[in-house]
Amino acid sequence: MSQDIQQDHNRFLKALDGWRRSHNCGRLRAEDNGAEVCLMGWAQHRRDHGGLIFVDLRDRYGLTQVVFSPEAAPEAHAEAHILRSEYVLAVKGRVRPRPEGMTNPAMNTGEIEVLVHEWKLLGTSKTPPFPIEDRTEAGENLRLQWRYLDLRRPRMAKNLELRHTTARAVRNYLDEQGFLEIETPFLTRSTPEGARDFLVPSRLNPGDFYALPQSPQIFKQLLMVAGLDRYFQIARCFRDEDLRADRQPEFTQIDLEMSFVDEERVMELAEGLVARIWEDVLGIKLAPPFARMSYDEAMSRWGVDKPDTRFGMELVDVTAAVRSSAFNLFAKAELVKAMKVEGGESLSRKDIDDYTEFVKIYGAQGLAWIKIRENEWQSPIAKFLSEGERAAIAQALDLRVGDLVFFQAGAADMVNAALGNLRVHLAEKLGLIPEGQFNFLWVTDFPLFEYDAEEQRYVACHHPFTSPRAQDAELLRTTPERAKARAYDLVLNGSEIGGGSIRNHTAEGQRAMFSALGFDAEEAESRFGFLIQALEQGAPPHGGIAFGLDRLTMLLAGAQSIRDVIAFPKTQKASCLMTQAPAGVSAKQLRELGLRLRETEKKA
RNA sequence: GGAGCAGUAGUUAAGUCGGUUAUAACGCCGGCCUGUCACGCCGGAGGCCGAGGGUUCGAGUCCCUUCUGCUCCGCCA
Repeated sequence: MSQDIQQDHNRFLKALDGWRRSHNCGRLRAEDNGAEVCLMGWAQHRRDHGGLIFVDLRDRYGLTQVVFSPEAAPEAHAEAHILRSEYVLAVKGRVRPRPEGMTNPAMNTGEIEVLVHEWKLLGTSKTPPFPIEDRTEAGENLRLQWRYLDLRRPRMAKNLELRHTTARAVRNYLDEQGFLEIETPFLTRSTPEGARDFLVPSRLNPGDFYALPQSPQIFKQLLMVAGLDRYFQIARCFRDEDLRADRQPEFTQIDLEMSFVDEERVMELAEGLVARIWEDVLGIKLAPPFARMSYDEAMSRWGVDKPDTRFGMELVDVTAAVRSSAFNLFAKAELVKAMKVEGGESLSRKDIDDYTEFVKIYGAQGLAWIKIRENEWQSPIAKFLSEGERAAIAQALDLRVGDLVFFQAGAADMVNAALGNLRVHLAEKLGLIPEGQFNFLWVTDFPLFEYDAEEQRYVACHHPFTSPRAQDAELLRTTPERAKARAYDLVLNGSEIGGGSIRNHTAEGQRAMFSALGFDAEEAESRFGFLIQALEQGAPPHGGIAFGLDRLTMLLAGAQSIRDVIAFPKTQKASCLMTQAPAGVSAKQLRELGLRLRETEKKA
């Protein structure tokens, strides 16, 4: 629509002048018949019959049909011809039942309509860049550019409401459990371990930088030393790493910490919290305790540390069965694993080629397969397998005619990643994942360290404040790779939704950890001296857990992307299409901060 | 840092082997219409085919570069 029409229609704008909403647009029912009401909202659809004009009035609660009739209110009717999509209006009128056979069962308010006797135009609108409806999905770049219009769509508004309900359940539950909600700083110091920090230059201290917190980890531990006992925070966290469908540079954690507890107490509390969320948000009663599995078992059976246990297709280690095979690729491999697809014989050559491409993402060279036919094993590799090897494989996988087996051989990390991810990919393709099921799983006994080949040292799997199991404390000095952590992740349907640990609460334990990470005493002192000091001042045993609120909400809402449960998310390049952030700053601002850009990077 | 997919009217998409004036639906504008509800009917406007370069008699279509969005690998204690 042209600008001219909107400007012309602006002549009709009126002030509220004391008008007050009596109901929202999702509320009126047949029993409200005869009520005098005042509704306000946006014009969703206008159906102008020349005589009667119907308008679906929308707010975040729903739609109500309002009727302008030339007989009932000639003046109101005459002016209603100007109404356009997304105009904002207030109507006063009487609720009446719709005529026989004219009810709309698809609408909550479909049994009634509001016969308007007076109305006001509160706001005009240009024609929206995309329709404000659930059933039409605009491109994501448009939605992000016009985010406030996208959020007008019922599905998006619903997601934000669900997020609110989740946060409310968290606050209520933790309050009842004696937790204090305490804020920790956004402007803090950069810590070398972990993700890349977002840095904030300090004007008052030229050359120095704050870092935005990757998590409130150290502060919440200091709160335990302070004796605050039970802390929680719905905390914004920042990590300057690349984005994914479930990863944003700023995200929200439900972060909590408890004193005088071991793993069991933290997990029990977390189960209660999750159960409360599911009850308040979905009305579903969960039955804790949740299943548990060690990290080693998860990797062995599922190839990933966050298994989706809603379906089978477990991985089977057949390394021993093919150890002396004529097939060199198998015989020489560090690890050979197999995965059976029941009835997979029907997969086409094209399907298998696609899956081969899929596993290459994880560094696989190819994907070996065997179709179990009535009288033969159809496969490019069958000729390499002896009778004994076939028998061993058939038994390990309980093979039947009609099955298909995929194999992956090579370095253990690659084999697990390739088959573990192929398993999920296949299950999605083949429709093997049951709907409406919530499989919670604790994964425990993580390794404390993993070796970083690039840095040539051990790095913490969880974070450097995690405590080793008591029986593994000695291993930190001798064989750190064998030490297990007192850490636990909560996995839901193959997504990690939370993770935590029991921390090192003695300075000695924490020093041993830093030493295993390759920091010398001086380095540990300069980077984490304040924490070590605190641990020397009467620190209680403590531990905690943090849940990703965004990911949790995404799963509760059944959303495909974390962006659908965040009001104003960033794109994959971490920019905001609405505000155009990030953007250049003025020379004056840079001068004040004592910063200078390279010529090629200047924008302003 | 790397791989893949996508970008055509306001929107969503089609566009064959490189060939006339680039289609459709919805939306928008005008007209008609008193029971519609994704109202209906008639008419109309609307295009830098993401951008730049190249090949060609001729490019939405082929090639190169680049930008943007999405998915993934690396990364994310």
